[in-house]
Amino acid sequence: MAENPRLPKMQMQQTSSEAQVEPMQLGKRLREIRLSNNWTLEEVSQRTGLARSTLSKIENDQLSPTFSAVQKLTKGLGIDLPQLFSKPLQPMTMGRRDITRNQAGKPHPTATYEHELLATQLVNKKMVPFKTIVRARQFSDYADWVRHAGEEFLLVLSGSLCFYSEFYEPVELFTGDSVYYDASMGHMLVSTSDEDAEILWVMAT
Amino acid sequence: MAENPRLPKMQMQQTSSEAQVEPMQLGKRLREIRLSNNWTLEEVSQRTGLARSTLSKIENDQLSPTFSAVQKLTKGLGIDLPQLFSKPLQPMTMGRRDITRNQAGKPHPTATYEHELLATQLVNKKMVPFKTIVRARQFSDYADWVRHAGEEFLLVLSGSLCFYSEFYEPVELFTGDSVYYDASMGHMLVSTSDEDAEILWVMAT
DNA sequence: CAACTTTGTTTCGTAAAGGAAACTCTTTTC
DNA sequence: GAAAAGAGTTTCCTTTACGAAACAAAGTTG
Repeated sequence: MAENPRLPKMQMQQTSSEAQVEPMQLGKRLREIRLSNNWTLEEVSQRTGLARSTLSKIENDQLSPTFSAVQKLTKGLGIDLPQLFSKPLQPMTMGRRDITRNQAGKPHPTATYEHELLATQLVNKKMVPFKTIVRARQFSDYADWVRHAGEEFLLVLSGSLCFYSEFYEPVELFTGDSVYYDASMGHMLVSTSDEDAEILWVMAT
Repeated sequence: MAENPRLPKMQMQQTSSEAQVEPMQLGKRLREIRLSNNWTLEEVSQRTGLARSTLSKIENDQLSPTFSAVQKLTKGLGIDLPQLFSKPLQPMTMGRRDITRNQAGKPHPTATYEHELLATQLVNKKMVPFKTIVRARQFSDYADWVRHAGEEFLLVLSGSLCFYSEFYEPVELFTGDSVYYDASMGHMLVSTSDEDAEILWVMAT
């Protein structure tokens, strides 16, 4: 039986999360991508509009392509720039899973919020979920707006609260209500129910 | 009073996830970055090792830099590649917000799930949140594993359910429990309580 | 086996990148 | 107000990218 020509490209190579450009990686990386797709230089040439010879030289580091050539590469191969320079670091995150039982999260209290971090076994997640009890009772409990990169979603699990934000009128939210907002906009929460409100919060950067 | 030579660099550079390269943006983008930092061509020249003249030509689109020149740019200016090419195309997402009242989401029923999509006013979100009532009652209600790119987080709001996944033993989850998992791994849910279980689901790609 | 195709590499000419130094134009300095 | 310094642009020249075409090495076909 012949070997399957289209093998999965499981490259367990670890790279740092921000993936700074390594000087001489490009040729090797391009060849990897080409071979893992079972493409010939000619095929890549047609896809990208670059000459076979040029591609060969790039792969062998005999030439530093111009920016427009790099553009043709990314466009023709259907990949984006970061992919060209850093390897896929997905395999480590493949198929992972983390269950957090009720009340079994990792406590993280602050002056105004009582957070319970969820799924803390996993690192490098796209989202950070946590349950929070809102201890704050008035606007003045905060020194300043809370502002940070990314987007946030929150759902009121119990009680009610007031959602203050920098660019909107305050809004009262009740159990079952939810908000999605840009976290770089100043925001803060204040419980309005007898019991401190509890919410589910998910952050993505 | 002399003007402060070091103005705040609010360049709101959003690195979109796909960030396709626009052909002629690079020069403009580079000038934006340089001016927002109050750098002269000479300063950038020293930082990057590229000649003043070369930088001038790049900014005026009289020259398409080689890849090695681009590397010197990103390294010298302390920015990463996506920042150089994707212009700030996201100011529209700045400070936005969407409130979804209880039960007021957008219904989206399927054979096995009854979804209620949240925050549907916003597009191009990092996360997609929705509440779901799990109608499925047995494993065989599904034709095949559900698999898609990205990561998912779910919290059981009411009832209980069984979380089946491709690489793990089935796990029963009760109200308040949560799971975070790689969505490319096959997964499916089955209600186990008398009432169909309700969950909060958040997806990120 | 020879003829042919398909692969990647190398050669060579041309067009373009990129540095040194000239040139403008504006802003300081005395 | 002239001289000097600092900004960006343009010119000139060397190096380099890159395509056409030749080459070499491998597998196909008859």
